Amino acid sequence: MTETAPTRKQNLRKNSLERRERGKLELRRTILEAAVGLFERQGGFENFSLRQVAEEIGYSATTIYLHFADKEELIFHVALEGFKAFGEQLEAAYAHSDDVLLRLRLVGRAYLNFALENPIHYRLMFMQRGDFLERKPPGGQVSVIDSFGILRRAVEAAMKAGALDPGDPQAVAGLLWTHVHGVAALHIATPYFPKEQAEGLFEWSMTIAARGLGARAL
Amino acid sequence: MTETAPTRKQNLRKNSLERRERGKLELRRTILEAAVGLFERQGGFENFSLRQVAEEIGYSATTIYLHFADKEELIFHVALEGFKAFGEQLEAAYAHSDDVLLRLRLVGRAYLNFALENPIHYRLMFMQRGDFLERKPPGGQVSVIDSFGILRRAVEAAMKAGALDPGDPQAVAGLLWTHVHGVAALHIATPYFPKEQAEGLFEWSMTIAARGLGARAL
DNA sequence: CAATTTACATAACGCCGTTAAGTTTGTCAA
DNA sequence: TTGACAAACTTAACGGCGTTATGTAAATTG
Repeated sequence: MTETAPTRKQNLRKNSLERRERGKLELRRTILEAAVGLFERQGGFENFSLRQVAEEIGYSATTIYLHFADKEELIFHVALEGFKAFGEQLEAAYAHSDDVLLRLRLVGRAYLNFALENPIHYRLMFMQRGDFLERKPPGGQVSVIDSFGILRRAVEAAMKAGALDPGDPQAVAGLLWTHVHGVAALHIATPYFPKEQAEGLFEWSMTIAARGLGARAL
Repeated sequence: MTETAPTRKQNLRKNSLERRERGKLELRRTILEAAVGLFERQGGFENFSLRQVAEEIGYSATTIYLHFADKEELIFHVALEGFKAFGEQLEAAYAHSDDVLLRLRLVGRAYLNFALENPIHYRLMFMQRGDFLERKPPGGQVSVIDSFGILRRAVEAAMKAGALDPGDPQAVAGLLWTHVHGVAALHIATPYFPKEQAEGLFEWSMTIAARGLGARAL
């Protein structure tokens, strides 16, 4: 087993493989972006077709199958990108303050903001395809459980600091989840809760929950 | 213009028309029920087809178009039946007690129960096709606004009786709606809130909201 | 340069919603 | 009773869909 510098041929082969891999990933990206574009243009994924995606990006429909097993998997990966961005925004909110109560409020705001700014993704992730929540993402990517974990940790920390009455952090996090989801989901699904009203209801809900959970102020 | 008893002929004609009208309504019923059956069997209306409905009831697919303008209208009428049952159950809960606070709680329970017992309808009505909420039902049927009105009236009465802090009943009703919808929607869309847990969270939410809204007890 | 693999496209299958064009069956005036 | 007419229904067809099998031209490899 001799340790020698790679020959020109070996380098060429390696770089060639890399280049082709890059091209492959690029097309995958292109497909995903075209799909998201279609989702947004038609306000949902119900009436979008692989053939439309293919037409838009200038490939035949069957080429998509070289990058995604089927339509379902393409949609799933759109949702996955949503979960990733969602988790990152919650994390950022969590890291933004050391005040345990303010942090909790910021995480809640980040949650609502994601829903307000990405209604198509939110709908897909939490209203239409909740089964995606439990579907194992490929290659150890983050799943939504981690996102819920952020909220739970924020609750836990607030309890430990005495800013919230002691209790089951998981349960309290669940309660808060239903509150903010209620506002977000009705905002997205119905015409009765436009942005400003949804934001107002969210603040109100947080205040009420804070009182009910023993917070001095939230 | 003489007033005479209807001739045999006239009676026959009238009854014949009635009979055929009855047959028409019966087939319409049959179609609707077959559609609901398919919804329930496949857990949603996303993958159901008119041709499946037709096959199930023993008619050709095109016959459905004699009773519904298109697939959309058939689905809409399934939702309409949901809205009707929903409104009736809220009304019944409202009428069940004279205690303004208990009544509020009962209306909330009725709302949650409808969602727990009719997840497919609830999903259709409040999670997927919120646009149906504003679509005028044919022939002066009830719309969901009336259902929201029940909740608002319950809040109003509780305020007038001094059982809740004074405020905008519409806004408070909206707040309560987001709370119960949050629980119901997450129960239906995700695997994380099974029945018992959803019910527990609902009670908890109500208690917290009551405290936050100035109720003595709820 | 020949063999092989990669990256695509074409054709086809069965299903879909929907419309157009029949066909049967019942009604009704004469 | 008959013949026109309308109602209730079916069959055929169109274009679009997801998906698979098959072909093909180009890139890669030995």
